[in-house]
Order: sequence, then C-alpha cells, then structure tokens
Amino acid sequence: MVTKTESLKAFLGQVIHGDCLEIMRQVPDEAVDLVFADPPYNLQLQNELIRPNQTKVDAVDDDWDKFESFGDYDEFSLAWLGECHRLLKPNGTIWVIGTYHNVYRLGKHLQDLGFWILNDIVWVKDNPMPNFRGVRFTNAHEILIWAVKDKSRKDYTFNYKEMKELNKGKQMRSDWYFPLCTGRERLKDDSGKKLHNTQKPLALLERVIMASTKEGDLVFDPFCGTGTTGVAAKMYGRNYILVDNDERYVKAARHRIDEACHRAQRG
Amino acid sequence: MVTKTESLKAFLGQVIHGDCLEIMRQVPDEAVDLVFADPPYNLQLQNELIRPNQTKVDAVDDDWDKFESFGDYDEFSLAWLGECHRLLKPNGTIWVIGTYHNVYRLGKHLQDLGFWILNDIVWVKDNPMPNFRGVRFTNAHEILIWAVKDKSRKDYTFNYKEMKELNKGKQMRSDWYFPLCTGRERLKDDSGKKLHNTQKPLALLERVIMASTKEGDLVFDPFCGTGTTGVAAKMYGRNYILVDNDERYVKAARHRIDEACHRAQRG
DNA sequence: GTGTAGTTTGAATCCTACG
DNA sequence: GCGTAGGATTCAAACTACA
Repeated sequence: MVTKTESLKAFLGQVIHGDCLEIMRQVPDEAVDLVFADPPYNLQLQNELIRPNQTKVDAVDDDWDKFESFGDYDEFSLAWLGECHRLLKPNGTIWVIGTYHNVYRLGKHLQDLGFWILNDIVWVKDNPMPNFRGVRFTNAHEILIWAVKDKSRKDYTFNYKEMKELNKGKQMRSDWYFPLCTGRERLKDDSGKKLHNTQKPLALLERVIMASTKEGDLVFDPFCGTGTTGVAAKMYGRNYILVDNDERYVKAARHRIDEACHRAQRG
Repeated sequence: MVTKTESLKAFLGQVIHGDCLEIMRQVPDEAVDLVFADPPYNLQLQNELIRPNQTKVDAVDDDWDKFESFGDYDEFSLAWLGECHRLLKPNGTIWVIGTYHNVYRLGKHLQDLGFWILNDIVWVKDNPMPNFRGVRFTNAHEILIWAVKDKSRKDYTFNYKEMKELNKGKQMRSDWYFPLCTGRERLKDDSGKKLHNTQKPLALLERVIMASTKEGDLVFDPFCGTGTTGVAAKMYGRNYILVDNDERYVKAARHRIDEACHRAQRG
C-alpha cells in the first residue's frame, strides 16, 4: 500500500494526468504552501450541451435550469476547494482566478470554507476582446482572490519588499496590468491553432509566485492546463505538483516545463 | 388604505427615512428601471490601525456595518436583493458595489435570485489608502456588479454610443478610474468632520446613470447615504426614490439634492 | 494673486516575539 | 490563551499656512 506521504514524494515536480479530486485525496494534510487554481467556469454550458434528448434547450424554464446548473457547479467547487483547504498548511495561501461567470460563487465558497481573504486582485488586460455587438461594456479584466487557510495565522508568505521594488519603489497595488497571452508565448497544436482556450500569461503567474512563496515551497495547481504555474515555479526554484484531466494539456505542460528548464540552464 | 401605486407616487423624487425593506414593500411590482445599491460591507475590522506617523486611522466603525456572522449578512442581503428583484421591471437592471469583504456573497446571491450578470466593473482608485503595515497589496479598487432582472430580456438600457464618446471614441471598458470622494465634494458635519464614512464620488454615479438609464427613468437606491445617486439622477433628468435609515444622512441628502438643483438652474 | 512646503486623510478584514 | 515591549511601516490628492 502506498501511503499519502509516499505519494507526495512521487508527485513532486510532476504534471499528473487525472481527476484533480482523486489526485488531491492522495496528498497528505497540510503539505502544500500555495495553491493556484484556474478552474473551468463553463460547466453549466457543457452540461446543457451534452444533455441527451434535450431538443428545446431554449424552452426550458430558465430559473430552474439555472439553479440546477449553478448547483452542480457549486458542488464541484466546494469539493475541490475543500480538498485544497485540507492539503494546505495553516499559513498556506490559495489563489483562485475567474470572471463574473464564476468568481462570485468561488469567493463565497472560499469564505464559507473558512478561508480568510487577504486581497482580491484585478488583472486588467491591455488588449481585451472587444464587445462586438455593443450591448455591454468591454470585459477587460479578470479577478484573482488571494486567501489564507487559517485566519489567525499572520505568518503567511508575502514578499512585500520584492513587490515594492517591482513597482518602482511603491507598494504593489491590487490592480495589475498584463497583456493577454499571445504570440510566441501562446502554445499551438499541430495544426497551428491555440492549444488551450484560456492560457494565462506567464507574467501573471510569475507575480503570483514571487509575491506569495519562498524558495523551495510546494505549489499545487489542480487545473494546470498548459503548465504556466509549473514554468513560473521552476523559474523561481519552487517545487510543484500540477494536475489536469486532459492528456493533451499534460503532455504539452511537461514538454513546456522541460524547455523552460533547459533554456534557463543555457541562458 | 394607501395602495402601493399611491405610495409610489408619493415616493417619487423623495429621500425617505426608514428601513429599506419596509419602504420597498410599499413599492409596486415592476415599477423601477434601475436600482443602485451600496450596502454595508461587513468589514469585520479586528483592531485599530495606526499609521506610521502614529496617528490613528478613522475607520468604519458604524453600527450599520455590524453583523454577527456571514449567515446574518446573507439573510439581510437576500431580503433586500429579493425586494429589488420584485420591484424592478423585467428589463430593469441593478448595480451593486462592494469590496472583497462582501461582494462575492452579493454576486452569488444575485445569481441565485435569478439576476443575470451583464458586467462587473472595477473602480480603480487613483488615490487609495496605502497598506500601512506592508502585509498585503494596497487595496486600490472596488467592484460593481451590473445585472439584468430577466436573463431573456435583451432590451435593457445600455447607452453604448454615449459611453463610447465618453471614452474617446473607443468602447467603454470594465475598468473605470476615479479618485476618492474628497475635498469640497465630501460632505462634512457641523464640526467639520466627514459626515459619512463611505461617500461615493459623484463621477462614479454619473457614469452609472448615464450608461444604464434613459431620461425619465425611475432610479431606486435603498442605501442612499448622502444622496449621491439622487444628485446624479436629478442632473440627468431621471426620477428617483432614495432610502436611508439614518436621519442625519437623509437630511443631508435632501439638502444636497436641492443645492445641486439650484446650482444647475443658476449655471 | 502665486508658489512652496507642510499637513491631513481615505470602506482596512494591516505585526511579532517573548514571557 | 493574554499582555507588553520592540520594531517596522505610507501614497496621492486636497487643503492650509505662509512667504
């Protein structure tokens, strides 16, 4: 039988293909310094699309359908956030990123699970997608919530001085400005199309890692996608465990982290 | 007996002193075009905060911001948001402003009540209060959620062109930049101290009103404070009903709106 | 009136080590 | 758990005082 502690050692520095809940359950209590999570927010839509025999989706009573869908999303969110709470050290912190579709639900769940919010951060996009039909404001930002597991712990890691230096000698604020992930940084598949729909810019993850971890800390990412969190962790000498349930992303992430590592050794 | 419709007429253009739930219950169904709500934030401050120069920060310690628990806050929030849902027209919209202390809970409640989020807006503050102890990021923004009552209604008011003109010919984005409400705009009491701890800048309300109402629309504000919503509504020829449970604020709001009206006639 | 220096202040979940 | 001493900690804008 493999104990949780043995699993942990086998997981260190790995990109693991599998269901994040199943993997997380193999991680011991209070073993992780930082969680970064970029969860899916379109479960509702997926559910509606794959539901069989549902010929008139538009005719379904909206309120009931919405409640059902939000309920599923909440159940899923509470499950993985609850596991994150368990596997974090008491002074460990978690970052969750989302948009208005899901981030309000996630924020309330974080609070209900006992996490204590330290900040919310606005990632303002230099180059957002315009609102083509002109019926709303251009959605030009995403929100990150940063929270500590145990409210009473004041010794969470926040590298205040490094952040201040990064910001021209002034305190780093809650508004961050980065362009979307495009160009050479954006991973492509064999046919040249974007490999992942929501690849985050490396600069965003660099700031997260620099701000809230120390060298040698263990970073966990349950929805790693193309592994941006792993690249940032590796660059700054942090350990990591990444998980994704899509094998294409896992392969891409492994390759990408190796590349980043080799580039770092050469350069 | 006074019917709801008669109450409505008596309420138009008024700043009403009373419990917002009691007042709202006297408003007929689907009578309101826009709700703007700046509810208590449930800040849960732990200790007093001393600046580096040893002076004390004048923090929000008002009774109206005291709640026993998240549960109490949720119960209160669902009650007033539910009333807002009832009194809004199906294509009416609601704005709610908050910070990470409360806005995630409010956002989830909005969704659970059937509101459909159109945008979230980030008010980035030019001159926020610094983080004096250097233990977090400077909290430099607040969040506004904009939602329509009925998801299926696409005919909510959004003055796309006016917003575009305001933004130098480019689509108005979800990041808005305004300074805090200070100086002459900030209302003072007889002793010269700030009358309200959280007075919002008029420019913020002007943009809200300009973006999401037409001339003659009815705007409702259940936590009007010093009446910034009323001033903006009056300036742009919108009707309004404002409510606050603190008589000092109500008096100040009435006086302020009259002043603004007279200034407009003179100027 | 003008320019400069000093003061005030803002929705804040704002410390740590030791006894 | 508590009390206390020690030590590190702030940005921009508006306002006031004064030359």
